[in-house]
Amino acid sequence: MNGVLEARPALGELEREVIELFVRMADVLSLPRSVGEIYGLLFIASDPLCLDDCRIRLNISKGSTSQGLKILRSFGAIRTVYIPGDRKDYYVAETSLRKIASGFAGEQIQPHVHSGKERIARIREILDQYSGDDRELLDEKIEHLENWQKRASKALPLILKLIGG
Amino acid sequence: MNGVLEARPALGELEREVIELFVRMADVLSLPRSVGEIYGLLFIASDPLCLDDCRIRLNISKGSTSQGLKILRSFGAIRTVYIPGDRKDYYVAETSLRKIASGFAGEQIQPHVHSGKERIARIREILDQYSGDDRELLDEKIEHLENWQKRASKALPLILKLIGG
DNA sequence: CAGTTTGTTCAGTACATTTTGAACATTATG
DNA sequence: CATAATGTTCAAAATGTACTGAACAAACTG
Repeated sequence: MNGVLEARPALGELEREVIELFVRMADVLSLPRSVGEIYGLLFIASDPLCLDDCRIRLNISKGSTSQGLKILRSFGAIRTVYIPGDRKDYYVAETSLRKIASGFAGEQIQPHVHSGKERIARIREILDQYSGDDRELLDEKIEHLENWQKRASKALPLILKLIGG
Repeated sequence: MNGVLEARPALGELEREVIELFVRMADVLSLPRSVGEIYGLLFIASDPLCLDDCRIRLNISKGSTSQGLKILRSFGAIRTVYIPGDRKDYYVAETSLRKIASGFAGEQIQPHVHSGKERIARIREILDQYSGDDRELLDEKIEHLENWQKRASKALPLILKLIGG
């Protein structure tokens, strides 16, 4: 424990607003609230913070903090920094939108796109060994799906270029 | 009630797969599962379906069905069709990706972008009446946020163009 | 106009996800 | 080696969201 009483001061108004901004973003991206809180705190922090810094200032549990940092690391939204003479891990927010977006896309979006692709292929197979009055109509519909799938696949990298600069 | 025993046959393999595809999509888009089910059913159906058709074939409640159809209408993912001599509402899936995507963007994304914009403006105000050692550093960070915000705002319409054709 | 059909709303419940906190593993320190 | 520091994991609890089903409203029907 830290000897000094207020080594980790409570959050100020500015910090609270910034954190809330990222909490909302996390919500949109279907990430846990705590992930948004932690990223927000690191984003606005002047110095690298360790797990306990985050936990205490955000008033969340050790487990959530550990999990949240893991998720943020998983798509490169934060970086660890080495602090000489300290064996804790310290973190800073990655601020390159390109890096974060492409990490997020690769980790959280691509898998969905991929499994969607597989499912459509499966649907195509089912349809191919089917015959009935509506066969032609169904063929058109599945073709339509395949078309959407292709457009989505092509759009994703372009979107990343667009956002990432 | 329908006099015929099997006027609404159970879902076939093809239908189930297509519905599951849209259930996964709904999940990615943070929409209720039932919304995905209903859209999937309408997408693959050969004819317009009414509320009870959906409810019975998907085995979900009247309330969910009503809510789901409302949501799908709200961003133009389905259209109502008039069937002479029947006072029920019938629905078909809208299949223009452009229409669906822009409806979804306007209804479910824009509000978030907008409130994010407001929050960043608020943060800017807070910062402007603040002075401290780290003022300059904070200024840079908030500028960074404003930059992200602008890029997201500009990207959204371009993405729609990109996807919609 | 009483009864039926159709669709909406909403309080309560069911369900899924996140958070907690304690137990555990690992590495450092004296 | 015993103790402390650091971080992870996971079962249980808390939380938030979607679903159900019944009550209701509105519009049609005979």
